[in-house]
Amino acid sequence: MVARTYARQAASATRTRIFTPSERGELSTIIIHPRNPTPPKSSTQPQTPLGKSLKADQKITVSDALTEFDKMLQLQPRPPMASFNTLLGTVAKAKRYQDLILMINRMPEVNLLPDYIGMNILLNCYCELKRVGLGFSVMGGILKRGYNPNIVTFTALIKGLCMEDKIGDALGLLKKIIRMGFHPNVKTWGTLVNGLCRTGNAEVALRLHEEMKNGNVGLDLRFNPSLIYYSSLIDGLCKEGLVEKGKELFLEMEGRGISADVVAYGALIHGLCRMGEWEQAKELFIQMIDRGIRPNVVTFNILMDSLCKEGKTDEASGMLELMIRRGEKPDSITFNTLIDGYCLEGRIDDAKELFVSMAAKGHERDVASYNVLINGYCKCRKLKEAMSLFREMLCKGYKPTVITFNILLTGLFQEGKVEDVRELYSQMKDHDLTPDSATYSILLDGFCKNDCLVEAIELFETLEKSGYKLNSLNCNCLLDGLCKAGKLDLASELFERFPEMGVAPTNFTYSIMINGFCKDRQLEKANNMFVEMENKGCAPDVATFNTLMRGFCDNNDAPKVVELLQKMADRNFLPDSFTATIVVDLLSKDKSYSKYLKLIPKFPDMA
DNA sequence: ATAGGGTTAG
Repeated sequence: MVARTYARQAASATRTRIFTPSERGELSTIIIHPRNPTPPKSSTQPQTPLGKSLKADQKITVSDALTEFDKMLQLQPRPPMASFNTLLGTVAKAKRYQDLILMINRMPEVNLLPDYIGMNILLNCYCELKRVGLGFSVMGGILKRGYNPNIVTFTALIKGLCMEDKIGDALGLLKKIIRMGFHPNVKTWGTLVNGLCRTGNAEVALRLHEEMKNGNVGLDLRFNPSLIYYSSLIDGLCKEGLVEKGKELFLEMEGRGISADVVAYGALIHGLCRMGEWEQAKELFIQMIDRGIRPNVVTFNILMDSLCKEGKTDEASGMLELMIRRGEKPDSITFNTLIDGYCLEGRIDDAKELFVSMAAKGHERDVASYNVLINGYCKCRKLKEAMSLFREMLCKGYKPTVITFNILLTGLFQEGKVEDVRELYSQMKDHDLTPDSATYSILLDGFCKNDCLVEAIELFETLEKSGYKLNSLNCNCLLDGLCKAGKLDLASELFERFPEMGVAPTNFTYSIMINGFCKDRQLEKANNMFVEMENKGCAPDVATFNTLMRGFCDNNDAPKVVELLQKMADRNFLPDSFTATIVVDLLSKDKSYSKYLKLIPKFPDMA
């Protein structure tokens, strides 16, 4: 009740603005309201569950669970299996999957086998670790032991398949189990929707949602979406730029009587911020407070990150003070976001200062703090500082990640230090790190751009032979390198092999080829590529148009440029600054070209 | 007793 009153005051007085520094003072007096008093934590530890069945609502820490599990394994008579399962569940919820596997492996040593619940926990653990194959073997074990997989088992497997980008398999499995008579529940649908959204298939998720709403899935189930289900979908839609759809879903959800929480608001606010819709984001933020929903550290992190991306790091920094005054504890993400903001503004000294002071203020740094600052040094071409920071993190016992290496490799390539790249790359295995697809893209791109085309080709071939599944970005890097080196024959050869490599050419792939052919004065082939991509259902975007028009412009084919401009206008494409440059070039080439001026189409929203 | 959601670094 008290919170609501404060919230209403906050909302009515904050109607103005939230995000600029001048308004910060005003805001701080408005939004800061006392935390709801929380009763001091009871100092009594939870009763140990020895011998007794654990209560579900009993909160125990992971380390307690681990020691308790050890004790229980030795106990005679044996505690009920449900107690073991609770401890396994605690460790699984904390995402301590390696510990979980160790726990389960120790059970047979005392002649105890996990029951089907324990096996479901293990199966889910493998799925979380992106080892869906092992997940399926656990299901084999479930069957072998005479248990039956249930909808929980299948939901975990669907998640596992989605995590490995096997959306088709996930949908296939779902269809299969429905045919077998299993009933997907709201968690199954939520998992699928989330999996679809995470793999860039939010539109598929939305279509699925519409069909479910209309009862077209051929199930006799009542479609009963939850807050979490809607949050996943809203977030997924927003992440793909479909913020309008996100807003619709938000309203639809509330229309069903499901009230948004801090998470649902966060997802939508983030989406609006990303689109630069600050007014609407602000409105939602106020609405949220108005309804008594307290913004948490994540909400603040979203707002601060958005401010940083807009180049308003000082304002983001003001938000940090605001959240501290509100009693909301910033976390390492808060600080890393700010440090990155300073780096983005080129204020590397401010970044370093915050990096130093966060530790002094008792906020622990993590690997990401180092990654952000190392990246900042690389971006302002201070490789020496970046490398010394890297050495510092190693000395202090921080374990570098693949991202650390990717940042440094990018920085080294940018400075043309190919020898250092080779050295650093070879160090990755010493740190037990496996290069990821981004690493390979960096290497392929870097070798190409540093006159080591042969090395790029060799790496590509090694990867192919090793069974590593190259993605379209990897292929595009080499493709671009081949084109830029004038090896159009080799590029074409690689392009033709995309299908057999199981790689779908993207818009970017076609642009690379079009650009390559244009620069090689093979305008007809460039144009054929353009036609081919349209036929293949890969819609050209403004960048593709620009690439082809630049080619025709450089080859003094004004009519063709005008034709393409017309095509753009017909499709309601907005020209960008590159388009403008092409038009200017076209008109300035020759007096006679000015006759094309009147032929240049009117674009929507253009003066 | 088991399964699903939103934030940061390339």
